[in-house]
Amino acid sequence: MDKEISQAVIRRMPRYYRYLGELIDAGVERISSNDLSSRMKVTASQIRQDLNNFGGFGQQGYGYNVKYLYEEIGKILGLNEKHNIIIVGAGNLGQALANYVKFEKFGFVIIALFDVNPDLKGQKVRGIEIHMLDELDEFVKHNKVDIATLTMPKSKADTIANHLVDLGVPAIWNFAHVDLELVDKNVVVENVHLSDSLMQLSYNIVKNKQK
Amino acid sequence: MDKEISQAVIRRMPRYYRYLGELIDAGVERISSNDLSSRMKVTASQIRQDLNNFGGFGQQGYGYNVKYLYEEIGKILGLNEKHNIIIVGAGNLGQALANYVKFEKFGFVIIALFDVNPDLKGQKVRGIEIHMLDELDEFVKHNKVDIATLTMPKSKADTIANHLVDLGVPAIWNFAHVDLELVDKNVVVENVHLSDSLMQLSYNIVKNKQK
DNA sequence: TAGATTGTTAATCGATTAACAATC
DNA sequence: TAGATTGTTAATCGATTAACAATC
Repeated sequence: MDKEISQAVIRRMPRYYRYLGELIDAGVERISSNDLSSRMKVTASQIRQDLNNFGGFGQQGYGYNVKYLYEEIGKILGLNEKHNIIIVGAGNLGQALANYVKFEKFGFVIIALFDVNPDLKGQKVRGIEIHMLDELDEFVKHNKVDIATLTMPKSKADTIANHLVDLGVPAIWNFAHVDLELVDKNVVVENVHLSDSLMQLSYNIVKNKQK
Repeated sequence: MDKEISQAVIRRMPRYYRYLGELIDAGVERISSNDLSSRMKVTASQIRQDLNNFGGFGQQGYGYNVKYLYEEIGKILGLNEKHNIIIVGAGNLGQALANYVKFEKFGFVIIALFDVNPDLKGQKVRGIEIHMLDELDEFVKHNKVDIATLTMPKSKADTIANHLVDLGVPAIWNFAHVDLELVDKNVVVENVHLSDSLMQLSYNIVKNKQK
């Protein structure tokens, strides 16, 4: 049994991945933890500790091969596999997310949107069809859905989330401003609470003024 | 000099605020840390420690007055003051954020959008005008701008961010997928990296499958 | 071989939890 | 007054940093 890797480490992995991607684009072949640490403004020690949670990717006296490390982190983050995403709630935010081409670069493909608004029926966003919510069950049964994105009003989020999980959807990307109650269900949830983010910013503005 | 309050605490404050708001709506007048802890699934000890960073809001033998605590946390988060927001980048995400009415409930008011696309000139999103980027300087000089939201492509984010800070904008809400380089500048930054969020979710999906 | 840099153990620091005296 | 519950100190736990032996 592997020791559990803390979410603090996981949160840093996409950032390593991003910097390594930039280094590849810049034509850099190898990098030391010390060099990377000064670019990223974290300690070299933390970089080495973080990476060694997953294995020894470096070489003494040499450092890390940028391309190799990039690919390994990609695998750790599951980016070597394609993830099909549906978006439930085709309002402004849902459609904005559907328009984000960049996610596909990392293997995240949006395959459908759902909404209750009949005006949207059959419309397409970047070629992706908006379905009616009552078609959801059929769709999930006949398509591989890896992630369901929740961009509907919070009053409906909990019911739909539970329904999706019961249909077998293994992961939820939740933009609704509630804590989903998915008791005893085997599902992975990632919350994006934009209001919370704004409030944190607001706190830091007040604090910064006081200095 | 106050002791510095950790960002770990700050990240939890909006969640307390949200639960207290729901308790008010539910007509609950007072609550103990123990009661709140079982609802929120954190320890009562943590709740009391967190709150006591800012002051003693409770009363022995009674607990916390919900409405009072809600208001006090609101003040801590700076929600008693109005914050004017501009959105730089009026693409899908920028417009989606402009359409979010809910932010106003917390005092965050979006007063303008900016873009380089001439097709958008003069258009309005929920009554909020889209300006051309070359009008930015004049606008910032003549209007109180508390927060600039960056929803433009990452290649432009750094330059515009630096420019905004030089114009006197004290805070940046950054949706561009880069770490802004604002060396030696007195500015507060809050990042929302949606790709990173998806990657964390992806990692947890892989991990969850292995169990 | 000598120099560089990792992987990993040990030390430190900070955050969380437990315990309980203070007090409403 | 007795019971409840906070505010706060002390104990524990976990995460970060420092140090260095291993090794390329």
